[in-house]
Amino acid sequence: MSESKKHIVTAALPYANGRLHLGHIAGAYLPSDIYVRYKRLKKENIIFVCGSDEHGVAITISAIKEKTTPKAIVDKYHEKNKIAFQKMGISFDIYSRTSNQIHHKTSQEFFLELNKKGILVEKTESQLYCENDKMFLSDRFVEGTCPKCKSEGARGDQCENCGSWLNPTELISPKCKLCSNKPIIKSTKHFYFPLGRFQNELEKYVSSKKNWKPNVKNYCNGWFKEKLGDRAVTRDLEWGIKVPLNNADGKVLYVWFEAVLGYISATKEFGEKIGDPNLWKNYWQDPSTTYTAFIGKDNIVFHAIVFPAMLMAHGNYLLPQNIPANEFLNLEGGKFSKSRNNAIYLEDVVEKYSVDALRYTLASILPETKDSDFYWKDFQARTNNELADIYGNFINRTTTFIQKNFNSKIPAVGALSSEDKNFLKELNDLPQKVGDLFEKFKFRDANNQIMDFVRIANKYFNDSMPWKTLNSHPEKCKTTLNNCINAVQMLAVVFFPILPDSSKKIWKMIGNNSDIENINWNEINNLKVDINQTLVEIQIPFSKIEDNVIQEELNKLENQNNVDIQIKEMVPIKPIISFEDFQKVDLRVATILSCENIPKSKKLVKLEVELGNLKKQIIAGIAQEVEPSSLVGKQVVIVANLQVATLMGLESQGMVLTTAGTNDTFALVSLNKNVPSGINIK
RNA sequence: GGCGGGGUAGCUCAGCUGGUUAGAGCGUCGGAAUCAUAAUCCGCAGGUCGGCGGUUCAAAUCCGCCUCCCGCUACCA
Repeated sequence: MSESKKHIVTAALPYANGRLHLGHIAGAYLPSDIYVRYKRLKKENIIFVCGSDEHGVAITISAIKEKTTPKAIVDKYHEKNKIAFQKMGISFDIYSRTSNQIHHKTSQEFFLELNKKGILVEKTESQLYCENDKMFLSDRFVEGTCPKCKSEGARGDQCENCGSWLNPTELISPKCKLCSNKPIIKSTKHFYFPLGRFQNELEKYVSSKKNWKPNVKNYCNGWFKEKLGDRAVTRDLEWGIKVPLNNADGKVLYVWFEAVLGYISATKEFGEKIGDPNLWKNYWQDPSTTYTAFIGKDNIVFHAIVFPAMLMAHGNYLLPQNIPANEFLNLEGGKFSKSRNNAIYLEDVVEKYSVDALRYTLASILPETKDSDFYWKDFQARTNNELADIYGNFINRTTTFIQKNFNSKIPAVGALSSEDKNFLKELNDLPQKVGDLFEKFKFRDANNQIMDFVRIANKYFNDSMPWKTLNSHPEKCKTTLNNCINAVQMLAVVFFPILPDSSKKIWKMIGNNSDIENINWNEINNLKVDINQTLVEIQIPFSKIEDNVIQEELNKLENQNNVDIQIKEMVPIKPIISFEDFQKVDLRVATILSCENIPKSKKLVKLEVELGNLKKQIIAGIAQEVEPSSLVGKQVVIVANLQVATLMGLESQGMVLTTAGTNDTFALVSLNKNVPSGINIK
């Protein structure tokens, strides 16, 4: 063990403001777990690290919404997710959290080290600050009058009317978007990480990694083309890791900067737990260690560019050797979406189904090369027709045969026919083939490879016809069964990384006293089932899933999508306005005369409406919600005195009132009966 | 519109550093077998590899154009 290869394996830190769903598992966690379990069987020295990412604005916002504190949010989801991971069999050595003291300390030290080296750039900027909300207003949180074209409602970063790029402080009469108060100008100092300085080194680093997945390299090259710029390392926020400098009150480290360091702090914590506080150095700072970072594609920039640059800047750490990033898993043809409740949550599913069945299905559909889909029916088919029928049945027919005909005693091998030899060859080749695929992060292929062997095993059983040879050629029958039970044992081992629970059970069922975890993968070919062993309590390894159970899940998804319309959080009501203010808005009934899609625009349609004897052209962003031709003749409510705007080169002389929702929550504001067009609304 | 990823058998996908009759699993149909969770095994059927053009002795595979789908982004007055 001591001289074996050393690995540190990390899986992306899940953000602690929501529950984990199957998409997360298929992205980073199942692949990393399979890999780690395999490496452990290889008796390689490996630490598997993960934890909750618990800082950032999103958590603060969740806390405000749920009327609680960030700490409460983070505690809740950390606990939930930790348990869900455990139940799913994701075998982290440690599942830490970035709110831990050890992480704060690690991040602060890292920051100070970079600062000491003079790498961080300090910039003082005048920014808008809202005294009411007590926060600096970033670009999107402020609007005002455009200094160039004088149109109102220009955002802090860009004026939508004339398209010019703005600095928030340039706006005439700026307003806080949250409370409408006038912000003051306040200067604030921030630290920046000069990513650009490392671009050359990063490009070399990435291009030197010949075995990275092409999708990962593509992403990086895209970023390199754009030229890397400075990235703010600090923020003016309350919730987070304090900037460890004297005059830095109210400043915290930006999440992107500290979250990735969570891997290192978690390793430290692990070392302390097992009584070896310096253990982390032996991994993170020892060049003989291989560092592998499992992530989903949304995390590629941070792990392939930002984090390596930080580590380069610091100088004392390993860089990721490989970053096996998966694409996304979709659900029933659509996106996994927390906000739309179109999701299958780990904590639910782990209670209801066999974890191994879930792991098996996910392993067969891992989005390794492109997005893939989870379908409930597919889950059922894979569990029933593959896991249960092919694999489960092979185990069952072998073990029950031995139980009935050999009194549960493992029969001995006799003379081998050429069929036996061929079968044993396949059997002995299996671990090498599967291992190679695991090494290359091709978990889906590995899974298929094993299943293919189970088919070979079933065929061997069929062709050997032990139920006939039992009486006619007993020796041959024993040989067949001996080979089959050895195949069962081998399958339990090679399937262990993917199906840990059932492998353990099968291992014991064969009559082994040892633990399957203690098997050395490199020696499994020599590992034959002892003929003195006796089978223990045969049980069916995989049960099937009934149609009605799946139907229930499908119904639930449909209901979720409906319920969702009601439970969606309400947008806060805007500040009170005076009646006069309201009267400024001229609302009118208009009849739609024509409506057509605007070429080359996904969302815009061109409407011609009639207001009494007046006609107006309106450009509206509703193309994705309604069929344009279906609107002709309908009466709608419009804002008639809105400033004219130009969209896609077309003049829009008003605005059609609709709900702000999409899909099911989209609706036009209409009238309960026809009235003369042009009539005003009070 | 910009960027990225896709469009291969009914379904899910592999193949795509160009080279024998384009593969696998599931599903369908037919058959064999009956030890086994009515499980298994064999076989048939099923594809103009999104479209057009080009390079080549040879293209699903390389190049160009087009088209459709998905994600991010912009236009949502």
